[in-house]
Amino acid sequence: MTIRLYDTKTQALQDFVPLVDGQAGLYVCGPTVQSSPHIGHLRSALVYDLWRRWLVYRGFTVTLVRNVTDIDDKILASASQGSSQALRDGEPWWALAYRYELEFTDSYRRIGVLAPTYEPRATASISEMQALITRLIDLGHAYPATDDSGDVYFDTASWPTYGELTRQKPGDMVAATDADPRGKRAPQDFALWKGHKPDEPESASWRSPWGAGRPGWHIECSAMSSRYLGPHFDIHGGGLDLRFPHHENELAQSNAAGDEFANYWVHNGLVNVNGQKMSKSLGNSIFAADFLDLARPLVVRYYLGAAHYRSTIDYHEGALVEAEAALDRIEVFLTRVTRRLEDTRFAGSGAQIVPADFAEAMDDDLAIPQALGVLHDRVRAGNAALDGEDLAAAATIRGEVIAMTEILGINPHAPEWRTSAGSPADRALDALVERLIEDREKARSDRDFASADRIRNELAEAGISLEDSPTGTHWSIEQ
RNA sequence: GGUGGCGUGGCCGAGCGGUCAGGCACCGGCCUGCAAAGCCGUUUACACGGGUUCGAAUCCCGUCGCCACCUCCA
Repeated sequence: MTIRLYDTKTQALQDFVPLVDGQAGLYVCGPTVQSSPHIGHLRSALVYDLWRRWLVYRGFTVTLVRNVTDIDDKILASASQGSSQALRDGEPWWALAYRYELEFTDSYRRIGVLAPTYEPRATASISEMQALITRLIDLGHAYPATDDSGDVYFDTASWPTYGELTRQKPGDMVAATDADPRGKRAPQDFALWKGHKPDEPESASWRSPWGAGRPGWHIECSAMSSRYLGPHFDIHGGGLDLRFPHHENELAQSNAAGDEFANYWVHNGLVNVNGQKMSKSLGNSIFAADFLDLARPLVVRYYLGAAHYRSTIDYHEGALVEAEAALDRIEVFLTRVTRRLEDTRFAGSGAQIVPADFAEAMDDDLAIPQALGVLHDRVRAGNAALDGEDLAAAATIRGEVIAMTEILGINPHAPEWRTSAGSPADRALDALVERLIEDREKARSDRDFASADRIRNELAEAGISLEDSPTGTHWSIEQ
């Protein structure tokens, strides 16, 4: 049982060999909290949540660090522009960043992404960033800007392997058309430290050996990952769009400073909408809050987690309906089997062990599409066992299905997905519907099918569907 | 110009040389008073053109189309 993962740097599947037996350290680039989370952010967080759950299942003690970039050009820009809402005019950058951070946290929680081991904010590691920059200057890999900006740049020419992560040669790269050469020696040199500008708030400025200023984006992750996971750690993750320049630059600066850095680089695929990347200019971004209005959070989790983590998800209308239908199959089976096994010697949870082929798929670079194939096969077998009254088999399969859904975080009966069940309104509804079901049963036994069907139709119009089964008639609200 | 990825049946989505993916949808059967749910079965595939091989969705070459990144990005 070896877990394999696709390492972006070597462009190959690799056996996961941890630095320390039984432990796995993951650093994942979290969002820049400059606007509300969209479904791409949800997917990214979900992918590493799934990796983590599988590593834990395989016995690893996982340290998952996902940062929050809470100081950045964009955040300052958003804050300085103010907002059309009077209440928020003059909102400081740090309040804006925190407001969005809370939205991210809430969205993650709603789709069942477990809190990381730690979630460091960039602004809390400024001194570590400065220490790293100082090392780079001392080693001749960074230099203060040649103008009086107070910037400090990484000297890409001093680092021969620069570009290795994305296999690009600096000479082949197209220089940004709007690039401001500022005090750089070469266009591809990137800012480690950005000198304070007069129009920026004092609160976004820290003292440094190179003058007041703030950190560049890339240095943040190099500093935070080594602070919490050490200079050499197992896995570095993030969105595919972060490979260049962000991860390339992290790798270069950390290696140049003498840190071994990540052993494996993992990148998740992006979420497109109708074949196009979400972008502000196209106005096609789907925000997490809106998406979660379209379907239950559990369905959103199933949908975003069902595709292989490295593939692009192309969202189109109707996709959530299909996900809901697939998930319902699992949910209906679990409800059905639990009900049937009640008051038998097979009641209770039983052994929760995942089938070997499920584990094999998960070990193989987290092949969730195949793992879901196994899950659905088991559901069918479980339903067949129930049809044949083979309760022993049904109980075994129930344990397997619960084990698989727990690992994927999609067990419909898990406490995190529970809604308002048990409220006074629910009890009242239950009493009324049960009363109507009794009336219908009476009509059916009298062979008064017109009355029976009228009751069923009335309930259907109210959004309540009925299922007749050997264990009686059960009702559920159409989701 | 450079780097990387993709093109599978009505839709989504696995597959990495040989026997089944799976889900959704559709159709037929069983079950049911009729349904629903469930089970069983059927039907549609590998962008195109060559090549390698006993055998190719899978490997090689070429063509076409699509996408991402190349200093804002999950």
